[in-house]
Amino acid sequence: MGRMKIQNSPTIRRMPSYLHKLFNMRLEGKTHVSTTELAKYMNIELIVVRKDIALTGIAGLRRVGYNINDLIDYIKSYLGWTKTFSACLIGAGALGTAILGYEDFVNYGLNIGSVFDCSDKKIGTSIHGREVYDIETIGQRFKHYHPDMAIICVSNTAAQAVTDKIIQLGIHYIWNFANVCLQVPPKVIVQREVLAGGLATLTVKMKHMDEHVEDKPIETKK
Amino acid sequence: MGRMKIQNSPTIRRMPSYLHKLFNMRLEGKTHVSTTELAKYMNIELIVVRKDIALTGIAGLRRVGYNINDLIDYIKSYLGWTKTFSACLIGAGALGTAILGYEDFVNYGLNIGSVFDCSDKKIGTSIHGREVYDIETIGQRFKHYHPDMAIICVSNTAAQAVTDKIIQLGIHYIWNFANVCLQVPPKVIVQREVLAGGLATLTVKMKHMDEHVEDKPIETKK
DNA sequence: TAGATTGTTAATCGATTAACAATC
DNA sequence: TAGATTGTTAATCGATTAACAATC
Repeated sequence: MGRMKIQNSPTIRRMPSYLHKLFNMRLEGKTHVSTTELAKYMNIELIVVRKDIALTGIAGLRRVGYNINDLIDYIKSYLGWTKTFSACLIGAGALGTAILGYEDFVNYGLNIGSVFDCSDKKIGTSIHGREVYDIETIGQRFKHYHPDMAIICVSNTAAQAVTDKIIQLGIHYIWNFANVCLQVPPKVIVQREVLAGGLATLTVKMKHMDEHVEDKPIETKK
Repeated sequence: MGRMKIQNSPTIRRMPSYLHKLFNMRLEGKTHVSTTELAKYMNIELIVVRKDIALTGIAGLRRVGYNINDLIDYIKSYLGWTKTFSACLIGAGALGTAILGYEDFVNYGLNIGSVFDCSDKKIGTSIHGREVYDIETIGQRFKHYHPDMAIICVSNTAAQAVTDKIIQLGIHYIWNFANVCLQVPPKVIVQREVLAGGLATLTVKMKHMDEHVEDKPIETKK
């Protein structure tokens, strides 16, 4: 039967960071990379990188490492980034603007083709080279250009209504930056970003540091 | 010895979402909540919520649920959110502005007390009620107000230099939104947010959906 | 050669899931 | 009572970690 778990795999979340480093190394003219280098860059254990890379199915060269171009292709393939994805961004506030300015998306094959907002101040203006459309016209525009996914950057209060609307228009994949749990039908997949999750991770570490202040320094890697 | 792992615990990352819901319920005048309600809101399995809540150490009332005020306190305590944290935000671009506008931080005890930027266009302006200071003055200002952590929202190219600077000024905790792996001494703890990690999670799900299109619909929860 | 690196297998650990008891 | 809910224990699963073999 069709397994549908893939919850929040840390491996998957690390892949784009490897990719980012590999792009930079390629720009520097390098042709090969070792897991040692990647681990050093990422500040994580060598074996973690080894396992991640192995999952992509690539074969390396002992004593040399992996061919950078090949590794990029294998990671992209693992993530499903072999084709491009089209997206519409809804909500052209500060967060939406930040996402539009995120440079790596081009390398990852994410193409944000349209931007929508409900504010008269925003509609008609241009952000990072993209015109902001009236959200009221979204139905019309989707007839000519139907994106693979929607990126939601509207206020918490507006998020559910916008979501209902775009699902009606046939959107199946949603990347949600609003701080609410969207209620959607089973066929729709939502990836929610919770800003405060990172804060929680950080403060828990702070708490543990405080509590173990009398212990030995810190357990770092060997 | 002082365990220092706590990598990326999904439990910890879910806690702020529970908290967010609990605050809303309290505003609605509710006094108790069941894990059933929380699971429904979060769109996750009941047992996951039960385990998470149990980890906080709170005792519930069978057939009734948990006292909302108590649960808020237990979760806050679990996350180390019993005291407030002071932070400085570095980089007043779109992303920095978005973070300054994130309303829940007040509830979480995060107080962003100062904002720094290097651009003449930004310095002296006010964002969400906070004046933007010249990054060059950060050393001076830290003498009067030394934050617990720094939130880095500068460009990828500027991030490492800014990091070196603030570590020199005594910052030990960094919340990094720039798309680089910061190199820091062992004592410094960095929480990195990788935007593309969420995208990867979403696209992998898309890929699996495509591959299993001929299978039964989707495996949703029972 | 010696050493750096990949490849492979097994052990450990923690999160998720399942099953059922307790009880108001 | 019956049913909703918490509480508890065990099973499963997957990620991390460890150990060592292979080899250029």
